[in-house]
Amino acid sequence: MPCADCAIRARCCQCDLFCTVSEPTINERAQHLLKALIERHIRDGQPVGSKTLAQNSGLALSPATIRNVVADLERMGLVHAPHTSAGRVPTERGYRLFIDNLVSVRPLDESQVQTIAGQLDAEADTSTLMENASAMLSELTHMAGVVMLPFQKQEALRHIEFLPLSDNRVLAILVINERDVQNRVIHTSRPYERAELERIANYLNAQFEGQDLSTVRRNLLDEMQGDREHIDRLMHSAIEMTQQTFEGESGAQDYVLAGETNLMDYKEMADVARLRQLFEAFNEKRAVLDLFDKSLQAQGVQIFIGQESGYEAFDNCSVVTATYSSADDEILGVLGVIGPTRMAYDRIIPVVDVTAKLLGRVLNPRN
Amino acid sequence: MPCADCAIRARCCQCDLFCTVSEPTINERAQHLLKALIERHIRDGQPVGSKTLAQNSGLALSPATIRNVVADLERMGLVHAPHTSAGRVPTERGYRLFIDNLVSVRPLDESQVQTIAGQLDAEADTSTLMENASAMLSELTHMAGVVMLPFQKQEALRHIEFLPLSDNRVLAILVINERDVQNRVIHTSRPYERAELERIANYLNAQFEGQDLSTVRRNLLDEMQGDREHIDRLMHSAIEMTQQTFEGESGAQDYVLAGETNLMDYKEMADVARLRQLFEAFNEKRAVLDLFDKSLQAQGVQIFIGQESGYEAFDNCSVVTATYSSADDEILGVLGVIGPTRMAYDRIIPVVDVTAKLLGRVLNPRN
DNA sequence: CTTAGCACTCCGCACGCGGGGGTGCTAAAG
DNA sequence: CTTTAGCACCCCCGCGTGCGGAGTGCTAAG
Repeated sequence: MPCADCAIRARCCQCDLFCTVSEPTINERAQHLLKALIERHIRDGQPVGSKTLAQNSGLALSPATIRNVVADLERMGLVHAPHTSAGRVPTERGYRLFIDNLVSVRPLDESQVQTIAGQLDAEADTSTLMENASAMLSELTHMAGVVMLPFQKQEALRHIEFLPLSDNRVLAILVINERDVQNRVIHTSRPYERAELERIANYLNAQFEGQDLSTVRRNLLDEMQGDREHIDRLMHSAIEMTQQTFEGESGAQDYVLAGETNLMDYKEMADVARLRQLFEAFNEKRAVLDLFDKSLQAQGVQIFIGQESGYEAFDNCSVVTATYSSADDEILGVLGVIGPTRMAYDRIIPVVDVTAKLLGRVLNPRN
Repeated sequence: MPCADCAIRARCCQCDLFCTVSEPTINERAQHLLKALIERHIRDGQPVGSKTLAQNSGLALSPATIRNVVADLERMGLVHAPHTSAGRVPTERGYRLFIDNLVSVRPLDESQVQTIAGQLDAEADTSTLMENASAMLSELTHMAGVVMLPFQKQEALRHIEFLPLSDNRVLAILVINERDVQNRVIHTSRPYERAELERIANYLNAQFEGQDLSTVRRNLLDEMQGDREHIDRLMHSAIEMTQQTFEGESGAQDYVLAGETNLMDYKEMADVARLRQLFEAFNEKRAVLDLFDKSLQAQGVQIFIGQESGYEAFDNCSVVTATYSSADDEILGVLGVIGPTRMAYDRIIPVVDVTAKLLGRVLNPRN
């Protein structure tokens, strides 16, 4: 149930009312107690007992009453007792309910926002900007910060250039979107002279400058398919070049990770085998990329709790993401943090949210 | 005492004799026992007692005798008892002596060498080659593999090109050494037209192609200093470009790390706080770069044991490095592995050594 | 429906104990 | 003088035991 104001998929700070939609069987009191329990557990990390809850919840109830209610919550799978006669700990379902309906997000005050904004230097080039944002996220949250590089929905060819190397190899340099430069070595069927390569490049530049990369590719292929016999040597070479240059292109997404080592500080991450799994996932990148890709589907803040991510490496972890967008609301990319499921969501959510918004703003004048 | 044959700073496989130079007070028998003790400890990781040693050393001695000898070794600081009445564990000094004089390096057999060679694809570009080598090192040793990027002693300018961007920014593209392409955005004092930039590039290319980068820079500065008033607009612009382009260049060394997570498998690394320190050192890069830089001073295999590295993060770790060189014995760079001090040096040393040699060979035809 | 009371359960910790591996010393043998 | 057997001793480690604390579920009364 996203808040209409801020698009955060959680109870928002302004409309501090209990939402009673998602689990019809849970009454207000039970929700309040669940909220108190989870908040308490997030604070000190220990199972929460009925007595603590009685003192802490603000409701004037005896421990015995609370025990009854909490027993109900356990039956619903929202909390769980590590052993008989211990307090209760939230389950993933509990956290889910908490985040969707209960959490009171604490907005950052203006000075904090200014601090974040100050760190995001509009003058810096894109990649350092990403690194700064990532480092900042990890700094502010004491967890791991991730910024996915903005994927260029349309990559406009700005300029192309070929340089001959030795042994039938040609260096292709592509300038894309005024900003990114890519280069790769391509292997050709025969040696090319510099002059010839220049002619090819001139042709391509004249023909395709400003066009979308995929369009360029398609057009070239079309021409080749179209009237095969009319292809002159130049065109043939151009096609050979372009094809090879664009090969294996498209969707080489990547992200910037910072502060992974912060995660080693949490006692719920003390298991070295788990840690290894997690860090290997960071290296392989697949899991993170997949999750962040999913987050691209919807605008705003999204949260994956524990096994919801579908990756074993992220058990006991939560991933909080937010998309960042251009001024005209086109999604440019995603950023977020990864940390133990037991994290201070009320603080983390706005940090991620605000950072995303500010990054979008800084990035905006560019594309 | 490097072996004359293979330049490995350790006892070599061919000349399997005990070296008696470095610590004059240690007789052959004691050295043999120290060797047996360390080998045993490397195998099973536990303190080695006199009885085990008696059965295992090959010498026909009673435990009591061995106790006397080992007590001497302890007095010399070569071994250490974790507590009274436990077996002995090698100290760093012990490992040092072991590596310098005692270890019998087991050469890789031909098929293993072939396997390594097969992984190093001469066709691949430099950076993937580095990554492959690093991954292979970590694979073969189950530790962390590091390859320091070959630093170009002389970077020959192959081609330079400028492209105008918006807002007084110019994209400079440098092709260096037939292979590496660098690009950076530079901020200029005024907007430039494409034609103008082309003229500047043409001038620079004509003037300086094939020359060393630092030479280019120096020459340009000289010209500017020389007859300041004769500088035409073109030259001035060229200088502005070059200066900015080369700024912050030089010595931005970096390395490729792989398999760090392997280190989490060792029980001597079980302390999470230590792990964190280590991984932070990997992120900051300073420590590794410094050590590898030191290794550049001498050809061949070098080993830093525990605190010898001078970095707290590497306590309980050893770093085994080897330089790789071109055919004319010019050192191109360093690679190596990082793992717990208790590692199987007899296997690790040749793996690092051979990988370095093969990498040098593959890299050679390039520069 | 709420609450007090009660019996019960389980964890965590301290304590004690025994066994095993290993040492250092001493004295005897080579 | 070196080597070796014997012996007393030491310390870690694992295990069982007992106890206090925290918290629960149930029951019966308000």
